[in-house]
Amino acid sequence: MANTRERFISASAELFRRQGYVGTGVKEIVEAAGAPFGSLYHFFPNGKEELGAETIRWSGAIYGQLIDLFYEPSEDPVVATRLFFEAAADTVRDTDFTDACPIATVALEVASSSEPLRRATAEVFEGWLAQLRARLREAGLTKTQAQSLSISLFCLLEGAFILARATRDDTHVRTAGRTAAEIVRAALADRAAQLAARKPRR
Amino acid sequence: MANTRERFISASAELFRRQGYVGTGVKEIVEAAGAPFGSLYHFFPNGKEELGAETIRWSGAIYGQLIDLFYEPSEDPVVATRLFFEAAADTVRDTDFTDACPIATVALEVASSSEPLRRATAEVFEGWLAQLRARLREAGLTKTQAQSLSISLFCLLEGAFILARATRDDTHVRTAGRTAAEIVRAALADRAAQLAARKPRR
DNA sequence: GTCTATAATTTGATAGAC
DNA sequence: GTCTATCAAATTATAGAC
Repeated sequence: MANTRERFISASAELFRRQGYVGTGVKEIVEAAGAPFGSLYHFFPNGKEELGAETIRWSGAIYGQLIDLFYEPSEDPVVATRLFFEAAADTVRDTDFTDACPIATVALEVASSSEPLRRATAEVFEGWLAQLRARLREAGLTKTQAQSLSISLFCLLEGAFILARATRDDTHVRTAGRTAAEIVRAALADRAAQLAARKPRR
Repeated sequence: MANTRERFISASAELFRRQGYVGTGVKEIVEAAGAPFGSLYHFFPNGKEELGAETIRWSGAIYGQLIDLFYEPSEDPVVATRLFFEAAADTVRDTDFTDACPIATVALEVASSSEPLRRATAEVFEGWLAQLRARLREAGLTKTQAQSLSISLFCLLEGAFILARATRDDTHVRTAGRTAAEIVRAALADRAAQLAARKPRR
């Protein structure tokens, strides 16, 4: 059993993913964590906002591990992309459309209302993009390609999560996944063509 | 000056887009609408949730008009896509990253907590997709292509909105827009190749 | 239909005993 | 560090005069 502080964070993470930051009460978090009320303010003197910022970063790190798991260096990025989106679609479906992106809801909620929380979500997103970018570079893409492609993959996934949760239809994530895999394939093909043109076969 | 009922809806629409449904108080809406408190419950007997559902559908219709405006039948879908994303990026930038999708925040917030509101967001999203699909069909794409492409364009835009608001960087929307225009172009090219193969030049 | 006052509940946060 | 009681404010909603 994890310590109290960690239980606060993982409990909030689950609640935030499902119902957002604003929609989750402090009492609800305390109850889910199985902790006494006052102890929340012992571990997080600045209250809900401090807990929120830590939860965002923690959730971001967990999800980031997932990215590394699928996009491992030896894996073909096209295959990794296809598998990642399929796994995401399965999770969304199997959790009754509750478990999609752990921080997207919070990110939109706080974007114009809390600078510390907005910054936390921005850092998490930028971290994910950096991971993806690095892996795409390793697969041979140019800096420009990897930059653009990582952003597009992120957008396809996040957008698909919104659509899937709203419509309760996981196939949207699979559809976005096919497009995602296709644009990765196209980028690799473009790069290969570039290289072939510069170093023509003798 | 619009009537009171309409002012309630347009006031909530603006607030919901900025800070979501949960983050917007009834008092805040009443004040923004410049109406007496009790009149909200006169026009919307079921209170905040009823107002929320109507606001979602109203915002959806407004944004749907924007889709029709850019993707008009005579316009090349590649150009329309590029212009749509650029305009969205400009708006996001010019409004200090507050005005992106009018219902995405609400959609994520209510997806697992209010069936009436979730259904409203789903209907809006499906309406947008239907509009897009129809225009893509008119441009010559197959049913399958139009279905897949409309979803991917939606996802790219919604995902880009999340990223742009979180990082306060509108260039993400422009990057996603370039990818969006490219996948439209690729789909049209694929379709042209299909047709050429079936009806070879003599 | 307009408007004010207020009810009933929930919110985030604190005090202070142990 | 744990736990309970409680606060002040904000929340949605209602009552009822005009």
